[in-house]
Formats: sequence, C-alpha cells, structure tokens
Amino acid sequence: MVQKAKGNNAVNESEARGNRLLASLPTDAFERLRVHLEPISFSLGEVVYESGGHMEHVYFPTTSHISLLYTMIDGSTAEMGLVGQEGVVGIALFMGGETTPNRAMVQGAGVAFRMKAKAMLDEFKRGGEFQHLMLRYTQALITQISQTAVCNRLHSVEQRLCRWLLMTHDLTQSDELQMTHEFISHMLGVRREGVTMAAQRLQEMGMISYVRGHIQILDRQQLMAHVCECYQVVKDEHRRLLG
Amino acid sequence: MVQKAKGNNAVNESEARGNRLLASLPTDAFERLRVHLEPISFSLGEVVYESGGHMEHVYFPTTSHISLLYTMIDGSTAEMGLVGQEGVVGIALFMGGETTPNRAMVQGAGVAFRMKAKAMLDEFKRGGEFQHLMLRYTQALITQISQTAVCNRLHSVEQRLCRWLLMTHDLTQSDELQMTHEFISHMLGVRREGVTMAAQRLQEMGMISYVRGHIQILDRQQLMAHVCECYQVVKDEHRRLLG
DNA sequence: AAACCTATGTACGGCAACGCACACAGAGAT
DNA sequence: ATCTCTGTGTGCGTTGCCGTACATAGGTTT
Repeated sequence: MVQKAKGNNAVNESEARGNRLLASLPTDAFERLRVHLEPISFSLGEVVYESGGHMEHVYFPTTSHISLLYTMIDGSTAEMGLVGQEGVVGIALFMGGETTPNRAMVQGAGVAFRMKAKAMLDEFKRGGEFQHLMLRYTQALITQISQTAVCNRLHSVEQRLCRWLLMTHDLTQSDELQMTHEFISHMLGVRREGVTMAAQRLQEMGMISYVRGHIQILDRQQLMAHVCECYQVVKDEHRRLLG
Repeated sequence: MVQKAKGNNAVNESEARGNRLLASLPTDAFERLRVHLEPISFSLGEVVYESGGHMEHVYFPTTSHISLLYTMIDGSTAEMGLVGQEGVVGIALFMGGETTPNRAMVQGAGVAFRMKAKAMLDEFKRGGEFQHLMLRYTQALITQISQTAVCNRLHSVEQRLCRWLLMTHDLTQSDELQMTHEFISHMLGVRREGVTMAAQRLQEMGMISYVRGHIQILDRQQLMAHVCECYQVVKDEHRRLLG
C-alpha cells in the first residue's frame, strides 16, 4: 500500500517532476524540497485523508488522482474536487486550517510524492515561488469547486457525467478508465441507475464503450461537444493561473 | 453610490473593526493598513466585481453583504458563496490570480471598507498575522463553497432556502430581510415559483412571514431544526478557523 | 381615485431523477 | 462445471422541480 523509495534519500527528479507543481519550481526550491519527498503507491479507493482527521503530509500526485468528497450524515456522498498531477492534496496545511471537513479518496491508482507538513511549511514560509505556486493552485481549485457547485445545480446527470469523464481522462495516461457505475454514482451524488442510463446514451452515441468496470473513451471531441460549459471554464482558469 | 470618507485620511477605527477580520488584527498591522482604508456605501444589487474583470480593491464589509455568483451562458445564475462582516471580497488578489470567473454582487445594502490592491499586497507579503488571517478565511470560504456544491446536489429547495435565510440573517443586524422571491431564486438557482412555494411552507409553519420584498425571521430555532446539516458544518468550520 | 408596476399566488402538463425490486451476465473461486 | 459475487440492465410508481401562463394584490405614480 505505502511503498518507500529504494535506497538513497533523494528521490528521482524526473519522476517527481511528473507532478506539474513540482515541475514548475525553480531549481533551488526543488532541491530544498527534494530530500523530503517520498514516493507512494496508491490503490483505488484508498482514503488519503479522513474528514476532520489529522494531516501529516501533503501529497503531489503524478500518475494517481484523488477525489475530494463530502459525506452526509445519512451516508450519501458527492465530489467537490478532483486532484491529479496538476495539483496537491492537503492545502489546509498551508492555509492554516490543518484539517478540512471532507475526505480525500484515491480515484485512480498510481503514484504520488508526499512530504511531511513541517518541511512543506518551512518552504511555504519563505514566501517565494513555492508559496506563489501553492496559492495560485488553490485559487484554481476554488474555481473547480465553485463550478461544481453551480454545475450540480443547473446541469443534467448526462452532462455532469461527460464533464467527469473528461476531467478524469485528463488525469489518466490511457483511454481506459477503471471504474464502475456504482463508484461514479458516489462521485456525482446520484443513483447508480442514473449513471447506467446516462452511460448507455453516451455509448449509443459512440462517445464511450464500457464493460464491467472498464470504460473506454472513444471520441473525446464528441464528449467535448456534449459537455456543459463548466468543463472548459475550469480548464481555462487553470491554464490562466498555472499555464 | 460610492461615498468617500469625510475629511481626514485615517478612518474611524471602531467602525472599520466592525469587520471581523480587521478586528482580529494586532494593533501594528491595523495601523499600517488604516490609512489605506476607505469606507464605501453599497446599495442592493450593485456589482462589486464583474466576472473576469479587473480588480482594483479588496472589500471588507461591515454592515453590507456580498454574494459570489456564477452566470451561465444562457443567463441562469447560482450563488457559490456569501461574504459579510466575517470576511473579505477579492481573495483572488492575494491568491495571485488577480481576477476570478465569477461576479460579486451586493445582496444586503450597507457599508464596507475597501483598500487598494497594492496596499493590501504589501501587508500580505510581510507574512505576518494579516497573511495568516487572510489564508484562514480563504479556507473557511472554501468550506462554504464546497458545502454549497454538495448541498446543491443533495438537498431540496426548501432546505436550501432555510440555509440561505439563516446565513443571510447571520450577516444582518435586524430580523427583517429586504429581498424578493425573484432575487432569492437567482441565488438558489431555481425558479421564482419554487421559492414562493417553499417560502409559503415556512410561513405556514410559523418560521417566517413575508410581504412584497420584506421577510421577517420569526422563529430561528425552528429554522435551525428544519435546515440541512450544511448550515452547521460551515458555521462550525468558520468558528474553528477564525473563532 | 385611477392607472400602473411589481411581487406573489395558482394551475397544469411534462420530465428528470428518485427509490425499490429483480433479472441477467461476466469473471473469478471451489 | 458449477457456484458465487459483483456489475449492469430494466421496469415500475412517485416526486420534486421545470416551463409556461395568467390571476390577484400591495405600492407607487399621475
């Protein structure tokens, strides 16, 4: 579940730079952080942070991606944000809150680099490029969450499924996503049957094809044409902030 | 619409400290900012920031409160957050984004203190208590937006109306809110008729009473019993972060 | 007091999504 | 080869909210 790096303390640079935030750091900042980075292998469904729980690390995903979820008292859930190689999990640590009232769960198996909170904070407090980058990313995440709020209110399950597939595809190297309708339903905050019906329609239109937990993205262009504006808004804002 | 302070440059301290963030500042930080503060009187419906527009100031509301809204291409709107005396409008300026893709609109007429972006940034970059406070507030706002995302997905118009009334009441000194069903419908992202129906039910249950743009909060306890958990989650998290 | 505007009330058909129940099928286990 | 589990398909009736249309009632203007 949690696998440490092989022998030496310093981590492979080009691997760690697979995370876009780490990749954007100037050499000196990266070198300071490097010794504190530790690769981790995440498996699907693993809980990275529990709601309100103590956070010991921040995580910079490279090939993995992580959902930010809220769970209601009655057990129903909905996703508010999605973090992959373009971001970092654990912003509450530098924002000063230490915890958040939501859960972070692995949505795509893969690798992330983690760092102890203190090491991260030391660099953050220098006030240089690292701080800048973390804050700009946080703003991009705010846009994502905001757009999710509005999208949840105004758009159909089918449109939201398109958006979710596109976002997930952006974080995945292959065209095949490993996830069941059931899993997606918890992310979108709808019934499993609702996902099945929407997925059927997308399949009929030739955008995707699926069997038992494997979804193939067949026609990204068509998905883009079918999705609500929310997808592009978040994408554009991310590009504007972090280029 | 925009009224400047009377004679002297420095603003009345106890008035400006009506904003809870300014109130929490240590004396030295407050004194540095003080000369840059300027009182403004906002009227209902006024647009503070346009989506994607240039931001020249940050605003610290005291008696006013401001909605953060997103407007879709087709003109439909929904609120993602609400800022009053406990917060600040314009976080994008210190987060490094300079603008945001959403609009800020006055939802309750009243006063705010504004400050030029540069003056604010100079203090922010000192890395002291002001920076700390702004970041912690931003985290509280993230919680509010996140909870709105989830609430929009999982709760009924009636529950969301309760939440909205309670939040607005918290930012208002009186028990009377000045707003029409139409206005509220744009905030909740539903039809005007939907608000009318929900408001009727709350009135029948004795929680509120209303006539033509005036809503009286009659029984806060009952509203609290009727609202979804989202209200308390946001409230608690805010207290934890900024207590 | 009449005219007018704005805010709220009411009604009707329609649809998307819900909750529940159960059938069927792919994939691994015995 | 059969069993079992998990994932997907389908069919109800129900409900919450939508879109539209129009009626009534406070307030304001003339």
